[in-house]
Amino acid sequence: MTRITADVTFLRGYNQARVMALGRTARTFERSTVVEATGLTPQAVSKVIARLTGDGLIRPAGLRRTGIGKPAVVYELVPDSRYAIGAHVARRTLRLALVDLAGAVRHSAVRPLPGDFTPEQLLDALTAGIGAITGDSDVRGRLTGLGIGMIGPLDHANGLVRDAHGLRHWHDVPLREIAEKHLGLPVHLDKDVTAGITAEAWRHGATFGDAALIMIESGIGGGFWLGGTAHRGAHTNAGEFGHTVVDLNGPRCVCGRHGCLEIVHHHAAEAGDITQAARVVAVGVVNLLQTLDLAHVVLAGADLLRHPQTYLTAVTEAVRADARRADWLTTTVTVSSLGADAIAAGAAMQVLDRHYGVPELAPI
Amino acid sequence: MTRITADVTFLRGYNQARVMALGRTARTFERSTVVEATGLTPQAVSKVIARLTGDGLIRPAGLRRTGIGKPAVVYELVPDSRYAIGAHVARRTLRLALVDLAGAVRHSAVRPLPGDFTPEQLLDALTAGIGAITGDSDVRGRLTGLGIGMIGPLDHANGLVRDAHGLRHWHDVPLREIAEKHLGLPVHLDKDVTAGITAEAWRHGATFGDAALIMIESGIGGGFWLGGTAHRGAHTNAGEFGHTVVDLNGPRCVCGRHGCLEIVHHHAAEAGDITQAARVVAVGVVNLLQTLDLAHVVLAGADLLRHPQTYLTAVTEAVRADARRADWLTTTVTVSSLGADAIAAGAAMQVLDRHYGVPELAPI
DNA sequence: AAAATTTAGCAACAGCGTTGCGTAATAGAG
DNA sequence: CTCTATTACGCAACGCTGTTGCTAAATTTT
Repeated sequence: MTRITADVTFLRGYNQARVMALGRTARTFERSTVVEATGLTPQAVSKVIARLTGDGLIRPAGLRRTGIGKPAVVYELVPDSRYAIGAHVARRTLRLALVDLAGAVRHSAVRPLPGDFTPEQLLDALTAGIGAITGDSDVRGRLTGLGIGMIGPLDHANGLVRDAHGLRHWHDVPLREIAEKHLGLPVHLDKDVTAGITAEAWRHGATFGDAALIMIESGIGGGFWLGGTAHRGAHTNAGEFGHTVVDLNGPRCVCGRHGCLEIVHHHAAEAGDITQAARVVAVGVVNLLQTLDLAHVVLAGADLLRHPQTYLTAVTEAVRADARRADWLTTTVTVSSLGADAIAAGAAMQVLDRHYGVPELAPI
Repeated sequence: MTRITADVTFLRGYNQARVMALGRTARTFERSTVVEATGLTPQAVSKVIARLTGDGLIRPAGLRRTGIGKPAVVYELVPDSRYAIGAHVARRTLRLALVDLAGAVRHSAVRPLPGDFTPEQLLDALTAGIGAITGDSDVRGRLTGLGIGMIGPLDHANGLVRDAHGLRHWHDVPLREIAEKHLGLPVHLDKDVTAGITAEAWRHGATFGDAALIMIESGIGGGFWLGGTAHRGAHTNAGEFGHTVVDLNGPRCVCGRHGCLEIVHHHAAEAGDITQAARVVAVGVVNLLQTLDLAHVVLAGADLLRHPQTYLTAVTEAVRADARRADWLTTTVTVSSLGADAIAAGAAMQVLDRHYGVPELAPI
């Protein structure tokens, strides 16, 4: 937990982050754009821009002539100035993504993981994968770190894997620490779903409101973006959305309760009725909307990507019909724009966000 | 929305808020306490304390002799230095609470509201109630404003009541604006459940993690405290927790869906089976824990207060048994310490929090 | 009475955004 | 071509924040 005290360095980081977010989402911007977006004075924006230009994070990209008067300097992010690597650790595969400062996935690759793999086997796969994906030695020097998106439960704050579901060798493994030692890179560990929603939020910038990413794979999870930041929960284990009961008299779930969203969905999918499975997910999504009032719902995950349109239709329809919401209560429903790379890319963006996003402040 | 730019005034407000939070929760504190809690230098804390003392918000309250060395000055909040009034607008009653800067409820009173009351009738009741509760003219000059906690849907950001459930005369009523004009006080409008959870968080200060307040009255709602602030959602309408489906094949709810928590609970309660009703709520609470990973669950509401122990037992038991959580995943379950005043008191605290809490920053 | 220890504050400083004002660059009018 | 209006931009001084270096005050111990 990088807690900083509230001194002037916070102001610097905060305002720089706002400009960076603008550059990420708008591709080009000028001083006046930033002034309007931030409420800072033009002079203050000049200083921020000078600092970022000095660091090589942004650069001038021409002039804009509006008519009368001196032309404005147009700036743009320098995508190649910084990189991060994201890793999506699933039960049988390791997916890696090389993401640049602009949030673009420059390379991605999947490699198999041994059945019931050990921490050591994962580290070896990471080393090999990172070596392959950063063939260009120029990238190496600009790497800000590695983000790992993984199934839980895990302790994000301390970089500890508590009890990864269905993996025997993963109990209280200090993955962040051993990976940092093994790879020589700063490592950021988070739940897969939280990484996924970060990717969506990062690409949308300030216009992105409260949102959830619903991940449909062997299990069903939910990642949340609330109040301008990822919601991880009191013990950084939010997201077990699949284990919410939607059918009090339903079948028994592995978690011990009856009628969990996940088991009900699984039964429908097993029976081949994808439409019904999608409807079950849709019920869960509307439950979330009622509870949390979200602006965006993003669908992702391997099982979803097999029938994206079926799920999209079912959820969209349910949101429209069941939520009985007025026209001012709008919620967009989309399939993750990053496809199978969503988790890995989001994990990488979390690393970049640690450096170039809003600095963390201690709570109250 | 009081958005401030990130300049040095933010730092001042932020660090002052941290000291105020400390004074609220610890009752007495000294410079060294603040230094430890905030990470600021002793000299910076001296300046903050000097400012707050100058404003009359805190005052010296003796010395503490530890042994050798100069004794430390002990400070305390001045509870009487500021007040706020909170109003809980329910379907048939208006409950008012006078809350001091320390978060204590100094007076509270209930008065009936006419059936299907109009905005004008509410304003009249507010005027009369505020007059009665602030009999001491000394309080008047120290009033920071009025907070209104009310059923939704409503637009917190713009102070608009959209469509209060079951109230005919409440469609797109700009309540904040007309109340400010009518009462001559700053007014803060929020959903009842959000006000309620604010009360709990305010009294606990920085040690309070992510939490939910479950309000069981004619309907069932949920207020959320996530990441150190109230979660209101994209359209400030989070909290319709009662309208989450827990029984896919359950009875039809007024909202149009089947098997909502609220209707299932209602049926059980109607049948006189409070234990079963409490169990239904418990299922919903565990759903929330799975999804959001909360540190605290607070139970409140008129119907709950008729059988507090039954509900508390059922929810505590379900949290312990059903969530299948490791020992590091602890969640406390309590009944709101403010009883029937919870919503009104929380609405008042929201007003105080606007002045003496953490200043709002624009998102990213 | 002298020394040790802890607390508190004064003064100078660095760094943030702000304010005041001067300078550069362009289009259009005369 | 020249002048003017207009727009963009930066230098310099400033106010305010927390920080640093050092001094003074108050108490207990020796």
